[in-house]
Amino acid sequence: MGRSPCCDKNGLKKGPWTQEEDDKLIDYIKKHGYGNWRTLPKNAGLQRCGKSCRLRWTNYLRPDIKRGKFSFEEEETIIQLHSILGNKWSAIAARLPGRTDNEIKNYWNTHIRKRLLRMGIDPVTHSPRLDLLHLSSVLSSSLYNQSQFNISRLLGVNSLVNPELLKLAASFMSAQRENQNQKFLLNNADENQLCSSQPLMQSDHDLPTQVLQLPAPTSLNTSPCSVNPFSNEAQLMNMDQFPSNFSDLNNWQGNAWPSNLTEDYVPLPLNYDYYGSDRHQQNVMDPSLSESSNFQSNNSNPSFGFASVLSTPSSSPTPLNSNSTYINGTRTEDERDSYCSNLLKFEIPDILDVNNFM
DNA sequence: AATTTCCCCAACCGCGAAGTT
DNA sequence: TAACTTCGCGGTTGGGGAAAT
Repeated sequence: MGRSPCCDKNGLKKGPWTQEEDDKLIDYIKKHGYGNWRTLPKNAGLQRCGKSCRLRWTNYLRPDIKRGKFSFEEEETIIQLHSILGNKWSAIAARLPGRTDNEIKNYWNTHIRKRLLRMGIDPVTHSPRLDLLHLSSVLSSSLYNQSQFNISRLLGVNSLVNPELLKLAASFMSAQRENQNQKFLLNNADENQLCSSQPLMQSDHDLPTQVLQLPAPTSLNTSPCSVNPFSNEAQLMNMDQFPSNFSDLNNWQGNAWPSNLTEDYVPLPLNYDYYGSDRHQQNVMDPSLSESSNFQSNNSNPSFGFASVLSTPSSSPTPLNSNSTYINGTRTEDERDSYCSNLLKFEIPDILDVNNFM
């Protein structure tokens, strides 16, 4: 219904908080607690609206806030949760002790989102980007019959293809033909090469085989949950009914799935993540390689999965994924990047400058 | 050294949900 | 039940510092 005028009132200060204001707010809340944000600033002697006070407290002054860089484990958790919850920052924050929704949101937008884009992953759906996928399928089919390949025809045939992508496709095809010619000359390659199971292309500029093997996107599958273990947020929220301590997660997995899971529910492999380890050599984006992908899969390192994602009681000081193999969660951005790239075989070849599409 | 550009993040804004009268 | 208030969330902005030129 109607909105309160709140911050619109004249005479209320806006902008960065001073130390004095912080002190006033902290002192007041220490003595009286927080509750009625509407009246709090007046009682605390602050020329701020309640909204501003609440934000300052919850995002900055709260004593249990953990400042500093996000650990690798935290980042992993954020990605996992985001794949399930989407932009429900508060829900994500609730499972990351000491982190605020604002902080997570900022970190997502400034770091994780960019990284996923660089990797050709749609940060919204957590799937390979449709436009790039489509491009790859176009290129793939064209490679089988290059004589039929006609960029201009594509323009008329498929409006889904971004014209800029077609430019990329053209440049890619040009390079590809050159590459194929070189191979032909060098190897006198047999004509079935393109259909072999061996990697189709070898140069640094080649599309990975896995990309070409990916099925064409099925008619605009826009469901953000297409790769998610839960078909909607409610299913995840249902999990809140379960004890926050998932120490017996296996039993829970085996015996107590939420009853409202749909029949076509497709569980996400436990080893589905964006960083991987030795157990992640499989291409998570390639359905053909996911035969063993189920919740009881050959997960040699069960330390991460929904247990680590979902069993983070806010009171627990235990770091997430505490028995992970990486050291103290400290990795540089570059290391994280390369780690991601190694895992996710869906990569955009260098020759395709995808920056324009980000 | 000065200027410009880029990037990060604290804070603001608008909206909807929940609660109250 | 309607009107109103309060709270919380998610998207966006802009100031300031860092990096690049």
